[in-house]
Amino acid sequence: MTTIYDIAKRAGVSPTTVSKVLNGYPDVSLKTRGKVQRIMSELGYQPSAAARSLATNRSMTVGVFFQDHVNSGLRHPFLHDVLASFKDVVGGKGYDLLLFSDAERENFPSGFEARAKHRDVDGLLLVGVPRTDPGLVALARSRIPVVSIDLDLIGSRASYLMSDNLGGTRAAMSFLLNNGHRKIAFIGDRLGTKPGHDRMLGYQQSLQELDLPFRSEWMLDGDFTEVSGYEAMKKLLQVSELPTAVFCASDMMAIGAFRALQEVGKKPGQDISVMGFDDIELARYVTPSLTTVRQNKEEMGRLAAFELLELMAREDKPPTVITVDTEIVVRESVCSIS
Amino acid sequence: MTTIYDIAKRAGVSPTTVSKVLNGYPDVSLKTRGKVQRIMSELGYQPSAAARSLATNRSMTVGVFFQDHVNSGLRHPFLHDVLASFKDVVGGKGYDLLLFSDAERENFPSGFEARAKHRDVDGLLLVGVPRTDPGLVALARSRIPVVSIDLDLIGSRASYLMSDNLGGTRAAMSFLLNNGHRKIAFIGDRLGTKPGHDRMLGYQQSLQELDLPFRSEWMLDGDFTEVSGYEAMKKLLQVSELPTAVFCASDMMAIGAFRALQEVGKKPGQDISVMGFDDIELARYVTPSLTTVRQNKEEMGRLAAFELLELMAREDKPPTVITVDTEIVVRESVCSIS
DNA sequence: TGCATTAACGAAAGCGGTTTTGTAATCATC
DNA sequence: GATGATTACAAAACCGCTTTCGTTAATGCA
Repeated sequence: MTTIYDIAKRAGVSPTTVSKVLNGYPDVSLKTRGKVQRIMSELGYQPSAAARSLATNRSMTVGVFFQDHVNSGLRHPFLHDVLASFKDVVGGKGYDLLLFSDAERENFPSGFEARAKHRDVDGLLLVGVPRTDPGLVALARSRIPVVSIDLDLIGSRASYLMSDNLGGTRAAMSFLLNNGHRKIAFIGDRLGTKPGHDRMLGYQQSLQELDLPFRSEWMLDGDFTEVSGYEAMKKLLQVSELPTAVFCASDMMAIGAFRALQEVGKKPGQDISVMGFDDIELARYVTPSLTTVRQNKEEMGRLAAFELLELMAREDKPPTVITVDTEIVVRESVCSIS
Repeated sequence: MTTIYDIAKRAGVSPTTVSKVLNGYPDVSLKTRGKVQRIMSELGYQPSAAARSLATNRSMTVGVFFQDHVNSGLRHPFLHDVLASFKDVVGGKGYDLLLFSDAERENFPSGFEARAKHRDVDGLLLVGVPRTDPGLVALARSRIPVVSIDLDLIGSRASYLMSDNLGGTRAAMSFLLNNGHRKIAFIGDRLGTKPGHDRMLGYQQSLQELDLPFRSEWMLDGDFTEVSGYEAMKKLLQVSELPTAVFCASDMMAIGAFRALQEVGKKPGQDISVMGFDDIELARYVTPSLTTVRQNKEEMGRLAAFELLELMAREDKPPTVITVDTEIVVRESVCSIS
């Protein structure tokens, strides 16, 4: 490895000076600076990030805890997209991402805070992390800048971001009503996620405000996956009076509901309307294509990145909760009824 | 930050000893070891990865260059899955992943090798990297262990891994023949990727060996995306004699082909059979569901991980090319004809 | 009892940078 | 031309951990 000392010797200056050109300090003459830079590129010099971290206590990396696998329904296709746009923004500022593995090894640091400190990350992004994780409280108290997505973690330097689940759901309910639907069932979330909770709230509020009938058999729940949507719909089909539309808290559950309907010879989008939430890639491709509430994934990633950059930049940046607008995407799975 | 010195002072031993218990050296008495460990956990001590990297020249991270966006057709849904299973395996060995951002900033190291050295990664995974990247040659020559996926990069310590594209394609062709298809068109890859090339090879070889008719108008190409498949199929529909089946080098192109067919009132899977490659999640959900050649994503990730772990462990591990078996998934988009 | 081993621990020199402080030389100012 | 301010550079301590090489004390053996 070629070090700062090698450069210094070749250039006939001190390591200090080399370091200074590396960091753009002003007190280096133009001539010296040029010479040093030339030698650096001649030797293909690369500063060691580890050494720099050690000295500065900054690593230019942001750590990411990304729980996939779990609940592959909501998570999988969706969160990767927000991560991608997040990466683009922070990457533009020179940060690389450290993707923490979720394999817990004995004798290895465990818990968000410990692992973040271990790796000296400058900030943290939490994505797909369950609300129940015991490490969250410690993290909220810590001085580590963190932004979480779809998880209502607020702390001394912890902001969070999620779609306007309440508003999106209410818009969806109005949309259904405008299409003549008054008997609307709901397939929600038994996992206790914050987005799931808000969507349920939106459903209930809408029922009240729009003066729609409430029936407890019309409230089912699942875990965001296709099969849970399938099963919920199965159960729904048993009740004495059927709704004309069902609103699902995730697209995957809506797709599962499709299947349950088709199995009993009913056509989704004609016999019973189905609406989803998320607008995953699949939504356009299923038959009938899925009318749904779109979460703006790219925007979420971008905003999360900006927020985290600010938290990292200013010690006193107050934590925020950020809400991202949703949008109704009209396709074929909701029909108008008289 | 609490350091090894703080622990040492509290325990009444030298920093050396603390370091030794940290690393499991044998020359520490049971009593001392226990005491030190207790104090560590009392103080919530976390060793600094940066300091350790600096001292040992190992970082316990593997770097990942992941080009998404580009060619979102093949890439997107597919490669994330292999990355996930890769992460699980290396994570189990204590490695975290460093996801390099592809935003090139001026004044920042560029090129695979430079960035890898900058971050002191112990190994590298290349995924979705175009064959034409100028940094590849340097990387192949370097001493950095690297495994690439779907990219035929071989070097002093560089192995690569890809599906059995040739075999998979040939199996697909036989499958089509067994279903009575002799007039088979091909939508391939104009990008020059290695998998694309092998699939085309498989097509041509099969034509010869199975004694099937070759027509140059039956060879189209695209870039793995849906729209390119759509356009290729459009073009194909113009030719004087239509094939009875078309084999596409990616599922997304097959889905694009569906659309082109439907636009002219033809039913994919009935009027013209369509077969894809990859078995992305979508394949099961489109109508008709897509008969395709499955790439075993989880297996690819796992094998890539094992290979990289070996390359990192042994200086003299010879580079290998690994081939992962494919499998035909029969669904509805191919029909039997007389 | 004397000697060679072995077990347990510590001193100190790195690893490759950054940063504070200092100093010599140049410059502007009156 | 003496004084103070600037400019350009360097010495050296430090960041937190590893590792080599000693050293001392305890142990084994004859």
